[in-house]
Amino acid sequence: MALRIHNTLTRSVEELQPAEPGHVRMYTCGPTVYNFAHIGNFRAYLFEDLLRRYLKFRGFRVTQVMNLTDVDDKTIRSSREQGLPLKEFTRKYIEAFFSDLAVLRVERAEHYPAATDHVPEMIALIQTLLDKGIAYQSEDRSIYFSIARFPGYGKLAHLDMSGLRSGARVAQDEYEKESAADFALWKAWDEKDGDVVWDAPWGRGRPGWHIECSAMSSKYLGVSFDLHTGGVDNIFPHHEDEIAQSEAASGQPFVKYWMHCAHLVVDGKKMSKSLGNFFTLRDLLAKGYTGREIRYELIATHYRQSLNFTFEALEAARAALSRLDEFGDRLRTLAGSVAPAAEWPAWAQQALSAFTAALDDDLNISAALAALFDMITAGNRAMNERTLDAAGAAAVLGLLERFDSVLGFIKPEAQAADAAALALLEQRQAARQAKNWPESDRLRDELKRRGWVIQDTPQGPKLKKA
RNA sequence: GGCGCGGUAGCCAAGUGGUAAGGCGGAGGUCUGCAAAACCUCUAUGCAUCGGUUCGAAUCCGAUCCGCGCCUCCA
Repeated sequence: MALRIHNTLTRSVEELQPAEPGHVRMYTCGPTVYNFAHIGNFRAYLFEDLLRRYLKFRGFRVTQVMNLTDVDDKTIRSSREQGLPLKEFTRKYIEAFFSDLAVLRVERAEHYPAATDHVPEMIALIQTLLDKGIAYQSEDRSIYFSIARFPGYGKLAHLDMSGLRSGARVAQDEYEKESAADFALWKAWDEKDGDVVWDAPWGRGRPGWHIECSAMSSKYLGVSFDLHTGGVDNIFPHHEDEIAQSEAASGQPFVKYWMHCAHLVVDGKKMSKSLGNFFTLRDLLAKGYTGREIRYELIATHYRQSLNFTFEALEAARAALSRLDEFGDRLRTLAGSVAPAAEWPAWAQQALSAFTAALDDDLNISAALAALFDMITAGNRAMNERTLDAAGAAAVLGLLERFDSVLGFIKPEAQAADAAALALLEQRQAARQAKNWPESDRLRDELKRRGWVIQDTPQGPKLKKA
């Protein structure tokens, strides 16, 4: 079986066949670093992380580029409000972004190019478009892309440009463009830009939004590459414009497969600050949830399905993970330090097949998780019935690690019990052996106050974080 | 108006022609000094509504109702 993915360009599920067999080159639209990213943003980055990890699981080499948009209207406005140079202002949010990714256990991409470090590349690309007569300069010295001179415009969003409705926002600056739908490649300097300015052969200013992705993707991945992802809202105009710029400049097909993830809503409503349902990752961590729990919730819904974020679901994620941890603990106790068996039990082998078949089918995560949980039930039953030996348990642990290379939430949070808690646990065991129940219960309560729950198992007592 | 997504058990969510995965919750049971935790088992004659096609439909077709997204810089 081959890996099949949904391609927005063709609106159908296709087998992934990278230009260079075994090597996938992908570009993932990254954050605009003017603020802390919110959980809706992270939904997209987690989808991309799942994709990346699964590609590697399937044996592909992956070269992933994620851009950092560190110059645009919002970064400029906010940095000026705070009286900070642009670079200094965005540095804080870039650092926060990477630290959030680490909390969510997102694997690092190969390249994180920042827009402001690639302005010469963008200028060169715009110059090419000017030379080809596809771009033009308006009265205010900005440079626009003429969609009338790019016949394929609208193929990604499946828009018929002749029928595009003119909105209020379009009308405002229409006078300086040849066509209302033309988009900016370069914005002439404006006093609101302050010292955020670059020199170009046609005048001072700053790059438009779309051009950075075209310039940086070709630099790191080539003018044609395999896969480009982002949120659905990027289909139009951002990705449509990227295609136009890139293909008009190079004359080559830009991207073979486009994948877009649906939005996240909170309690069924679009996230917004006014509704009070707007959350950054930090907001959720402050409420006591872990990155791992948030990762689970954000990844557990199929990427093309809109994800309804609720705290109820976050609690459900916590419960599901705790069951997973319990299973891992049981396996580790049974396996001890025995070497893994050469083969998996039939139920584990079956889980691997089902897991792979599910993710091969356009990353059907629900079915993949079902395979994982079926394996947990089967494994627990086998351990109850003592049909799994130490070597078998060790082998299943290895399989769990393979699953985790894709899912990234199986490995538990480190939670080593402190010496004081372990001492109390020992005292309680002594009390129990002496059948001193009041003392035993008192110690149990004491541990509970310190945040530890005792689990009395046939193998002896264990401590778990409450 | 255009393009697109979706309505499946209390909640979340797979399944897209062969008789309803999985998770959470709930109910029973096992274990236990008692608990807790854990584990096991069970938990939708029905998939928005109404018609139609078919031996057979949650899945295909038509109509209707409801929710949501995008349509110029929002993942």
